[in-house]
Amino acid sequence: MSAGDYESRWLAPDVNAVWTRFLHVTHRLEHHIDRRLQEQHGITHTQYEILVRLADSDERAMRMSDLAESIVTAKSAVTYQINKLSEMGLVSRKKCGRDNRGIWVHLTEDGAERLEHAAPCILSLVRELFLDAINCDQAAELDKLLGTWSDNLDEHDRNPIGPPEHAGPQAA
Amino acid sequence: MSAGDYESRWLAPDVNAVWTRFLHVTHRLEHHIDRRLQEQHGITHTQYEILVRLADSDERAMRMSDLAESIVTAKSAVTYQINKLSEMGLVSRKKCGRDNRGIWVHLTEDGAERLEHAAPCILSLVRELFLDAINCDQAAELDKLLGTWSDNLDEHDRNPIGPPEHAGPQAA
DNA sequence: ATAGGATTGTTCGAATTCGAACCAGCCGTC
DNA sequence: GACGGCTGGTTCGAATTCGAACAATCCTAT
Repeated sequence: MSAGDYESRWLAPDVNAVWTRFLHVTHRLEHHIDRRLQEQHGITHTQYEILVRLADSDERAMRMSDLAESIVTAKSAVTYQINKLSEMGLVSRKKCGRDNRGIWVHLTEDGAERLEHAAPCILSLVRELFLDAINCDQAAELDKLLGTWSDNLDEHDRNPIGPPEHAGPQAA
Repeated sequence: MSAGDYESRWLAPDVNAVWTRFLHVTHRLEHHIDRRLQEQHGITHTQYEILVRLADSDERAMRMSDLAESIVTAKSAVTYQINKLSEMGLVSRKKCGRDNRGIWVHLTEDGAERLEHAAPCILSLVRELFLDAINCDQAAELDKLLGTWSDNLDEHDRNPIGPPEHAGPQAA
């Protein structure tokens, strides 16, 4: 099983392993964080992410759509979560004058407080699990990779059929 | 790592960015693949993963538990999915003599065929989105990173309170 | 001004996931 | 050989997600 002689439809085993491992690890990371967050702070990872994004924004506010894109989920899911967070009092909706259909979601004082409370816990987790493993060079490298992946995804989103160079093995 | 003057509770902004980006990209990847798989082959990414694991196993069969661990989801979710796949005829359950409570899930001929059909499409996607971005050295580097992350997770699973060195900033 | 088309956020039903409770079968010890 | 503890799978209800359909609003070109 050497590397070079694989049909283009298959992945060389070593490369395949990297991909599999990638999936495995990302899922585990996700679960681990989610679990800890729920047990210790009573919020989901998605909810936490929403609070973070809000806190990082100017005015501590964001539009629903931007939130959806930033979290990478369907708009309807954001509506659902904002309802939840709103009931919890961590977030509040306000109309924005400029665009009458748009809605600004604001981080409330309670929300900010809850975040302050939860962040150290989860950040230390991220550090221990994820960041302590990488030094400066690796971080830069990883960041570059992430950038490329992101660009690839952009490319694919613009041109759903796939890059023309490959002439697309799509099972039409 | 860098920027030494941050409170230990917070992450230096650049490092934070890497983490955020990581989440963003992994989610997008997941969605993209899932979507394509559903549109073009009528199966979920989880289902596809299950088929792959089965195909890669000896005898093309696996136990439910192993499957659950391999896919990183709750056992109940596996039961659900295997029911689905079973209805579709891509998979079949068989008792194993040795352990009377255990169940072997086999990949059927139809399942193998369906996989053969779907794999090239999704693999080319993985290649384009994920693998083309990295050369051999980077792949090795990434693999090492994945290994470390995996080990960290193992460590945490064994010792849920977190590594003793940090004395744990848990918000009790 | 206005029609056509895009964008914003919500609602709805279907699919999927999770965790806890549960039953059945295995295993070590007495 | 029976007992208590473990493990493997399933069932159940709750939570969350998605995509499609919808209503309101904005924007652009005429």
